[in-house]
Amino acid sequence: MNLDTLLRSEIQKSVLALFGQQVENFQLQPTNQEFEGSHTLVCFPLTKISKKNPEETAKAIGEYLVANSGIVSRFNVVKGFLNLVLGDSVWLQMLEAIYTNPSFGQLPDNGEEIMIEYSSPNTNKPLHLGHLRNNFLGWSVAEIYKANGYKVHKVQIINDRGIHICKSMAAWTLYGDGETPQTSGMKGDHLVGKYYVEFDKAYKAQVKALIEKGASEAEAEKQAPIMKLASEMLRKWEQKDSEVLQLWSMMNGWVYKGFNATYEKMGVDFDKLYYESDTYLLGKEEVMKGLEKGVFFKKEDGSVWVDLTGDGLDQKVLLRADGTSVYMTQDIGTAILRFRDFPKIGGQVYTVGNEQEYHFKVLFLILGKLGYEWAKRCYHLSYGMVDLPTGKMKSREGTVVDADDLIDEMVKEAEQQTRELGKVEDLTPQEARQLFEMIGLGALKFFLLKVDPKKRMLFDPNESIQLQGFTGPFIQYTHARIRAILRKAESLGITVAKEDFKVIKSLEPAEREVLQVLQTFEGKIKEAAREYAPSIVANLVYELAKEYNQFYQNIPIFNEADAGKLKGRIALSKAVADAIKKGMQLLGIQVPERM
RNA sequence: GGUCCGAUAGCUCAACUGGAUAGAGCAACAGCCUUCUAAGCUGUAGGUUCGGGGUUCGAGUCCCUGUCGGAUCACCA
Repeated sequence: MNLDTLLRSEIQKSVLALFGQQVENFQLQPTNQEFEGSHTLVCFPLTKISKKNPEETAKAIGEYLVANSGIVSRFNVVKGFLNLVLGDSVWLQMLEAIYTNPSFGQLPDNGEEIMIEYSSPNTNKPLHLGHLRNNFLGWSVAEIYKANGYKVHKVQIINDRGIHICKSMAAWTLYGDGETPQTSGMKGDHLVGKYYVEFDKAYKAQVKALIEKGASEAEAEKQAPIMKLASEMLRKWEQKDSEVLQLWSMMNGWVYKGFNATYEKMGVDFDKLYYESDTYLLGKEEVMKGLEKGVFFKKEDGSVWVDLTGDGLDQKVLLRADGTSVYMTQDIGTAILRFRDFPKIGGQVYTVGNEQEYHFKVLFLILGKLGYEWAKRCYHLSYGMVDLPTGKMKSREGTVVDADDLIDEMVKEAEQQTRELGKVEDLTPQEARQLFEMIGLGALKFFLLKVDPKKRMLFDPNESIQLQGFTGPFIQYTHARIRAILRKAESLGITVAKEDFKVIKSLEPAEREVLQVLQTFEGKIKEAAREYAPSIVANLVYELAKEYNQFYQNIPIFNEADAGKLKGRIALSKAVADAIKKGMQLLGIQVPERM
């Protein structure tokens, strides 16, 4: 039973009985704090049907609902707003329904499948703050879809080939002196990243030197020896030169090991990995097929293009004149391969930054032109960049925030603050360690997920490690407090069964307010999937925790003499703790038993 | 230059898709630990929702226009 749907149908009945017309779309919203009631019907649009002014319309519906619905106990009218007060028995029934439903927050299996891609790093440098937003977002959206009853495939595409990795390879060959993760003690991804930076340094110096000798800029950029070496390696790679391939797979191997360690720390996982080195050839094939079908065309120099001017876009290259593939070619291949691998998926979601909006618009158009009807069920989950207080992150300028460093700092900060508060006395060292990680990572994830994904956001390190207010740790703390209550109830032998709800006579306003938020939980989970927005879940969980804390602070649970009321409060607490746990799980955040 | 996105309290973000006197957190100030965890709670202060027009019972939200940010328009990925 869903309260909103029930109330809506009662309102529909009333309008039909009073004014003789069926209404479908009318606005039912939460009542403002300052007025009595929980639900408010906006009556202005109904005046056309009622032929009365808004106040009279509201009053008539209110009276009818009190007399006939059985769920509305009182009402008041302010201007055209009809504020409804539901009977306590309605709220209690709802609490009972939630409390006795072990899978509250998990909607039934709907038989649909969906694929969600996220992360998709290049293999030439370690993960950074931008990847964190990407991974947390994609992973969370996947969990939200699972909660909506979908079967979900979490995937990533690994950018393991191309000039970028050849740059690291070139620099390592020249300056590496055989350095490995083992000999250097560096994480593999960081080691490879180091040589990417080395490449850039050497390249810039060489270009500068050439220009000083009188070369033009364009010429110098092509002639720089280290760039020539990288290009040579790319060419050899495509020709499957065994020496280059060996170096390539060794260095990529280092990177994967490093990435995996980071993913593990992040609590992010994948069901299947795709590698561009496996998909770009399929992409080429598909482009050639498209060329035969006349979907694409060839220019004089041999390059292959698609003309999207009819769709308001430009012409776009799909194969270079030398026959090698570009980014778009690979993505075409990958998309097709995925639908072959998983024929039952209804669609695919790409979690990729908004600087690639144009790219995905083009990709989906091309797939449509190639005749794949699923093209229109591909969705680019486009999220905004993460800025720093100092401005944009620029890898070339060394202003990137490294993912490993950031996570370590967050955990360290969590540890420090937790120790200062003296919360670790009864914990074993392992338990304490787990708690610090839970809090540090929880703070970070919540900070990145609470903002609407579409929006560009500011990452202020000082604010992200805050543990008070609208933060992950605040919610984790609320959960821990409730668990303490439930442990106490257990030790006192207090249990709540289905029959107990009949004994509860009334509710305090603070309890109703908690229930009012709790009641919207599943609706928000649906909305979060529809909007691809974990922020909706984050906001809801925060509001729930806040509302519960008000209740907690004002009503000492175990002082209650009335056994029914006491049990009601235990049940409410349990329901809130479970919802918090479930909601946070959708964000990838664990909640502690004590903190 | 074309296209797209954004601008809300000092700062970071909300606002149920057109509804009531625009809400939270942080920062500031004032209170609350003898009862379940003060990482909490209560209160005060803080707003011309970038400017200007328009649409209607009603606009932060929709339309037009201007200003300021950002992204994109590569035989890069």
